[in-house]
Amino acid sequence: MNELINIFKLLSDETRLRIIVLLYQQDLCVCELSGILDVPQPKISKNLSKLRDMNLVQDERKEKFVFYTLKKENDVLIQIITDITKELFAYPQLVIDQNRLSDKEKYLNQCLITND
Amino acid sequence: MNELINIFKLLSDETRLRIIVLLYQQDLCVCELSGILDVPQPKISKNLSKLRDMNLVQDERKEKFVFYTLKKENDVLIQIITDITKELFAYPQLVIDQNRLSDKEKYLNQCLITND
DNA sequence: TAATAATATATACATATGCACATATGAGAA
DNA sequence: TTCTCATATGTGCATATGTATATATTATTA
Repeated sequence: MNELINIFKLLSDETRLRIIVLLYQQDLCVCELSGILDVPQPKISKNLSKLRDMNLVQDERKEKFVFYTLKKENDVLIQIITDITKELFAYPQLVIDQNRLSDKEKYLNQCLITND
Repeated sequence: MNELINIFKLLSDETRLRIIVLLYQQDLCVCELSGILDVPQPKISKNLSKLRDMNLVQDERKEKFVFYTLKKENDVLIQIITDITKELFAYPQLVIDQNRLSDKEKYLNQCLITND
């Protein structure tokens, strides 16, 4: 029951919900997530670490970047995200994120550029 | 999106989740909910009023008692509760509540008796 | 080995949330 | 109208949560 409560708690935060909806579709690194969602990197990192603590995502370094994968083992979570994805059109912010996901390379580049 | 976030917030509280799972099955009054869940009446009332504010339940007085009905209009909420109900066995506390629901008359009586 | 870029963590602050307890309200019965 | 019971609300408190900023860590590259 606590697990269930905790899942709802993590879905109660807009940033985390947006992250999960994106990771449901593909693996992404911190930098890409920060760019796509237009959310500061520390905020992304902190939320990802919460998700990691709850064993809902896995991280894997690929050279400079750390990519996060949504684990598919949690049936309730996956079911909920599937339902949301089906009605994505009902959530304008998620539609925007979706569109920006298509341009993820752009945001990866941006991430590199901004550090000049 | 905020609506979605708010639904998750309300599901993040154990008492509210337990209330909703019961109301999903049948209308109940405050007194019955308090007895079945073994939770103090003010706590039940307060949570029900939150649900009412969010337009997720309706209340109707029948003589002394105020009965609450879960509104079925919110697709996401109903979908989630349906999923949970399907896997009820995975959540011992919900199974206990379920069993006590069968004896709801007992708790309604208790409620009356305790006021002697 | 030093520098850099990506990511993680620490801190301080404001706000939200849940809880217990006391008390108020309001409808029905006497 | 008065009493009683069911329900609702208010208050104070402790804790949790989110945010922004600064700083630390780690791996790669020069």
